[in-house]
Amino acid sequence: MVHDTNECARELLDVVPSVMRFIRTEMRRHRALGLSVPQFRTLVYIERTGGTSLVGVAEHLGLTPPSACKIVDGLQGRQLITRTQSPEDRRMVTLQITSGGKQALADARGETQKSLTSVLSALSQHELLAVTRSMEILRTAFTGERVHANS
Amino acid sequence: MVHDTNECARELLDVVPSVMRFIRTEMRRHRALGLSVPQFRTLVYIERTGGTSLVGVAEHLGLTPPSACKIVDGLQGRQLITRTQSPEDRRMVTLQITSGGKQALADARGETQKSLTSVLSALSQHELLAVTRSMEILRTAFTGERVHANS
DNA sequence: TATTGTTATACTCTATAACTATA
DNA sequence: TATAGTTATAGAGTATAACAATA
Repeated sequence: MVHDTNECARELLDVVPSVMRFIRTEMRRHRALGLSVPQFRTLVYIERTGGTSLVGVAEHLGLTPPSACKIVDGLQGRQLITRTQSPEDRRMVTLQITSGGKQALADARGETQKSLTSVLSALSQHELLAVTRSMEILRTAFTGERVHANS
Repeated sequence: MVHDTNECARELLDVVPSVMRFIRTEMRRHRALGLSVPQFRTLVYIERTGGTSLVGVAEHLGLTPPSACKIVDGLQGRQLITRTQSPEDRRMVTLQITSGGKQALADARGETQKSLTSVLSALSQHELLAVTRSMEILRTAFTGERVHANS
């Protein structure tokens, strides 16, 4: 039914920016070792791959290479990642997370998740499962990725 | 169960930014009469209230007054809203949408919704309903607002 | 020639601080 | 004194265009 697809799109357009704003605000609030949302996502990806390139980051995050370059600049400046020339193809850089980066990631993840968890505690068990399941549906639809089995 | 709340928070933190990036990219892509996401949300709010103040905008969007002021500057510069001094309290401004603003809103809404709809068309009827319902749950949880009966 | 990455430039969003005008 | 709004300033995120180095 076309109607339901449109309604769902309208809801996404209305609600997703609100949740996003909450996430940004929370991340900004705990910014002692704080990460912005793009920095956070970039770091997550670099950690997960264990050694990606700049183009890899750009493609994964849906950014242009210059944008990815600037975010990587910031992370490297704070020594959260290393950026080395690849031995095989000297045009490429290899990006890897440092122990400091892992720590910052754990902190940001923990603090922001705690704030989200507190909001979500108002939901019933049933609602919680519905939202969790919907996130999995949206992940598949918008990124083509399946859930990775970690944590 | 605490576990489910945490898992849900982790999913939100992972998936919401992806969907948000899609929305931003789409809005940017159709930017003939295009609006950024904050401009879009501001315009939606001004339309819905039919005459709000700058502080009203700031509070609704979770922005500081200077941030709201700049976004309003941009909308006014493109003649999508009017900004008049309130007769009752001359410190206040009254923000109202223009016919051009309504048009821009309809265009942005239509184009971006079309792109979202196209992605959502891959979902089953059941999944679609689950996502729609979850958006309503999240709207209530993150904004305290109930669905308004329009459109 | 094509690809990887970078630099230059510009615009939007966002904040804090300091200010004006009005109440 | 308190509130509504603005201006000044600064930093992050994003883009396009142009470039260098390597393949």
